[in-house]
Amino acid sequence: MSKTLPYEEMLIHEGLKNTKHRNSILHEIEQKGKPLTADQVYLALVSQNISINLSSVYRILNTLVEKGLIVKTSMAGENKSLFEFNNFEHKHYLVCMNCKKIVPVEGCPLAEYENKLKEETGFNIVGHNLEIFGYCPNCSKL
Amino acid sequence: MSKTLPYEEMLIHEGLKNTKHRNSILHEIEQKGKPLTADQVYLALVSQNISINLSSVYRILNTLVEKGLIVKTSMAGENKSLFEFNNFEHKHYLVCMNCKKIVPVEGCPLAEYENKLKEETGFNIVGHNLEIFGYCPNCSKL
DNA sequence: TTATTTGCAAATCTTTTGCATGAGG
DNA sequence: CCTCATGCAAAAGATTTGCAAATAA
Repeated sequence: MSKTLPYEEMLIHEGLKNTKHRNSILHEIEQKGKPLTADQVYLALVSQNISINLSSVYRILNTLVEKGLIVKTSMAGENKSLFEFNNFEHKHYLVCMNCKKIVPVEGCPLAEYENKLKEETGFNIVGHNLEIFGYCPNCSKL
Repeated sequence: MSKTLPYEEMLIHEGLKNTKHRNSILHEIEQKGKPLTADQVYLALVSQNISINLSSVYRILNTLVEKGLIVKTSMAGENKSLFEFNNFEHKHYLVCMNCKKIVPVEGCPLAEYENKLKEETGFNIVGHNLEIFGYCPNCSKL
């Protein structure tokens, strides 16, 4: 396989080999546009008739996190990791406590707050995670 | 054991029996004042010569979460749960990316933002998790 | 006494790792 | 070719569960 795959540039730039599996995983994660578990990625590939092993999914996800191409997060109270495409946009998510739906929201209210904290605490603040939860319109009706 | 233990009221109010272990765990979590893993709670009790089983710690923590006496959270990219006392204060944490120190900060900049989101999305917003990370004064020096 | 709680061991779930094979540059 | 990537099976870490024994009310 030495055709130009869609993520070839990104991978080579990070010193990684341009493999079909890495391309599939990057594509899956970018295209879904929200955080996915390793298992969800794995099942998505399998359902596209891509033959891959779950441990390879984990290995690839970890490699891509190390290289900064994707970002690892997790959800309150859940004990599994989530992975999302790193498009360098600053995004947050609304999470439905009932159906677990995840909805991205634009914008972030925290810029000045972080400056304030930096002064107050001496921390060199690099970033934050914000997850807002409640009930989506559908589940609110119950 | 039928003496008045410090958390007797809370427990009985929730329909739970007032056991020594539940008291010890509530005390440990309240007194530490920040999120702890199940294992940290377990080890803290053991080091106080309290004989308890790790699975009991998990069971008790889950029970207390169900009753709302403590709150279950987790930290970005980590795959273990954290538990903190529910004092109904609204608090957030600064987390050092190097030494993993957790520092509570007072105040929250998100009240009006949530109202705005409620209108924009139709979500019935119940709460949020905010975790701010960076490098603490000590680790910044490196 | 009776229902609830706990200890213990085993099961489950998520994630990681060792090693041999296979594919990319 | 030579290195890096992947499959497979087994290991490791976190959490849950079944069941019998202990304890609170």
